[in-house]
Amino acid sequence: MPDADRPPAAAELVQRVCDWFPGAARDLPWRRPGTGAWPVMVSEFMLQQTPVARVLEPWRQWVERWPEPSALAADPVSEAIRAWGRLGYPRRAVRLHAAAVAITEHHGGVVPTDHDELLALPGVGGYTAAAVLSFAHRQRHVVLDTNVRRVLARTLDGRAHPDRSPTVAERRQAAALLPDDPARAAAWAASSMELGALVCTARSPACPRCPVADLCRWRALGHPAWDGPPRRGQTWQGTDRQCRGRLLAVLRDAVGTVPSAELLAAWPDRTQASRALAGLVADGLAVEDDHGVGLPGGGTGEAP
DNA sequence: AAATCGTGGCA
DNA sequence: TTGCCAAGATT
Repeated sequence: MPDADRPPAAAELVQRVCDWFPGAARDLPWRRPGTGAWPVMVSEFMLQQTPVARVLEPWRQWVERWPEPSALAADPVSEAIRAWGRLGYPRRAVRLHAAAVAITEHHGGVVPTDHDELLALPGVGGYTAAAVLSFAHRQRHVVLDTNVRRVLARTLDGRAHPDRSPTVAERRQAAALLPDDPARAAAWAASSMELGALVCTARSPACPRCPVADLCRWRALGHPAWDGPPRRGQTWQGTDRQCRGRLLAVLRDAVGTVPSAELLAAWPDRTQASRALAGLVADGLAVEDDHGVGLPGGGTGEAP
């Protein structure tokens, strides 16, 4: 078997990436020593499909206002939705609020340190549960986000991109790389993510700056182009998603309730707007009564 | 299990 | 300019 076809030594890969981290990592506020599990959890919710640069300010305001789960749980969901601002995917705000309520009511106000308990919370999937425990408690978990998946796809598999969603084989591969020592496993999680975010990026990888360039199978093969199924494009113009965003922006900026007709007028296609509104209501992002539409649990615009 | 769900920046 | 992409979760 030619060298280029042989996987690099796992230990060497982990070692080099972990050594690279201290001198290259960004100084992100949720990485500061002593950051609690709750602020870390808030950052992970916000970072789901959202770039770091756009999360920084909302995160700062969020954790200052709600320094612990019980504080958020004590406020209506409408406040969480407003504080979410324009981060996108506002259902995350609803789920984070619901998670805060669950933590307050069922976990004594403390973010669970058990993987399965964390996983049971609204909006917490495999990645987020592992990330919170790894970053906040230095527990040993496979943290498999889009960055890590890309790093492994390239270095080990010689492919430009990972598949759409993590496969069993992929998880197994990642688990095999995980150091036995929890602190070291946590360091690998943070380091491999950072490498994917700063160097081994999706569009313009900076191989000359990569600490494992000489171990990378993708590079050894000459950076073969992606030959898998076409990457799903996210259409936008005229979609229900765009419509939902428009309607929610109106509700977010409104003081109380907005008359239904006025809200629907914010979108050219009335039929589509009605469908989008129904979706917002179903997702707990809006409530409609005789007076109009508003954010849920807002306590405003109620009948006397 | 494929589809859905926001928003903005950048190559 | 526009398509692609970003620390995913849910149904």
